[in-house]
Amino acid sequence: MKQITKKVIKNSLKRIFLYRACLVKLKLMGVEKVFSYTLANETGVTSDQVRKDFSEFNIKGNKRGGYDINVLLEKMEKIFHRSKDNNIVLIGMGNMGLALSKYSKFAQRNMNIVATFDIDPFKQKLRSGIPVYSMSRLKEIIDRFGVKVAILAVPEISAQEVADELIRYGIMGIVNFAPVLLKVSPDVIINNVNLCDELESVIYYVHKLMKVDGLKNLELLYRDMKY
Amino acid sequence: MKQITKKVIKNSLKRIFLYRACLVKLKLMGVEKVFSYTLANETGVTSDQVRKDFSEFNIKGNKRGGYDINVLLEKMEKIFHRSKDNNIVLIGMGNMGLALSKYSKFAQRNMNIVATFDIDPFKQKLRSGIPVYSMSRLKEIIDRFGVKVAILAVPEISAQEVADELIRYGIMGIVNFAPVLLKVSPDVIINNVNLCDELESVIYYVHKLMKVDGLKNLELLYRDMKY
DNA sequence: CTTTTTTTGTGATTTGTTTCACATCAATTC
DNA sequence: GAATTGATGTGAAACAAATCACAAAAAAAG
Repeated sequence: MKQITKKVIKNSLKRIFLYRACLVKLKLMGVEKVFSYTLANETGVTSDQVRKDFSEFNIKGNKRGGYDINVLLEKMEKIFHRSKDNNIVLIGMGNMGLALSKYSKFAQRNMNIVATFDIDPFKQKLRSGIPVYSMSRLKEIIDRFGVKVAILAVPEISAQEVADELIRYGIMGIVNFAPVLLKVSPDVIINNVNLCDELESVIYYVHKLMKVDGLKNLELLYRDMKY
Repeated sequence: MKQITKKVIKNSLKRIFLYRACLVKLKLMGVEKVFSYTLANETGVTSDQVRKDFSEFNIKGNKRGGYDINVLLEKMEKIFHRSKDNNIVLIGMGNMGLALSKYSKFAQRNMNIVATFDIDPFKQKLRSGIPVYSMSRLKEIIDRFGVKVAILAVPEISAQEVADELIRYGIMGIVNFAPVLLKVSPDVIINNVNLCDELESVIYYVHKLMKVDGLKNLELLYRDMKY
């Protein structure tokens, strides 16, 4: 329990999400097959990159024929274990927690928040479709629903403590919205979402852009950024 | 306007955020100076990495003496243009928008949401401290407050349209919470925050962890991930 | 049925990032 | 004040990721 909490998403996995978003859109538009360069144009990566990423995840297309969108999406379902539902718990029903509990996109992707938790008994009365429990029932619910992944939206002061508790009860992955570096054993997956950092980095690059005289060094600036 | 919307945060910049978070914590604890390995231990990177990152941003320490926390934090303030306040607008007062408008950490870091906007006149009555305007007043407010950065929390169906409008009125950077790939000219900074993807990637790695027999290939798995 | 075209899939190459290793400097010890 | 110690800072080496370039396959054309 001595170390770190870094490591998040591999770039290629991030891009797979990107491709999938495109594929879903294209499918809705009635398209049935894509070529690597279709996805490339749509997502702003190169077509080589698309194929390399696919090859990494063992996704095969048809020589000359491109990729069948349905087959691709199915493959990706498999990659993301979409077959079975994933039960999630959400801890902390402050502003952010409440918004997350109402976020319908999770359920659309078979990620179900089965219960939310808060220490504040007032919050426990809040209605959002999903039950709000007291922290004392955490273990019971985690066991009952076989929950492995949690969303942590508690104040930073209690984040570490709650994380420890979650992990003790069998949680293996946490999306952490508290701006703290959780210290956990390396066999627990932590994905930090730091809203301030996200906003701040945009400000950083905007300021940088404004300083670049007449867009001349724009290319140079862009080389500084990553997907 | 033909292109993409990728590129976000450089890894070294992300780590600078990390270091800063640590420094703030250490300062609160009364610590006055740090060594590269202090930060390294605390953040889970190597001390070489810390020094390389600092060197990239032209941050110098004292041979043998380490780094003075106050000086470091000041340097970082400069990097992030913390001297002046940054005015932000927030578009879309749904669940997520509302939560973001109440998120006090932005203001603590001198990022002020000066106004929020929504098409729904009912939302415009919602009180959250920050005024909620109709979209028709967007240009006026952006001009008045010299806003350069926006948070986009509208439904995905209208995200592109609103983004275009924002950019037309002079917005240069957007934190986009809608799960769409915005198509913008390359001199606009877009930082996508996709909540589903964040959750889903954790599920992905947790499943992967569970398949790894007896933690034997854990090291292998970890090599797959990134800071 | 042969040739051409088009697109995939993947080694080879290039580019970028992290780690290593050590020269350099400043504080401390003797 | 010389010698030792403990840190930084940075080129060099190792590693990782992205791009290039082309062989292979399949469809289409002749």
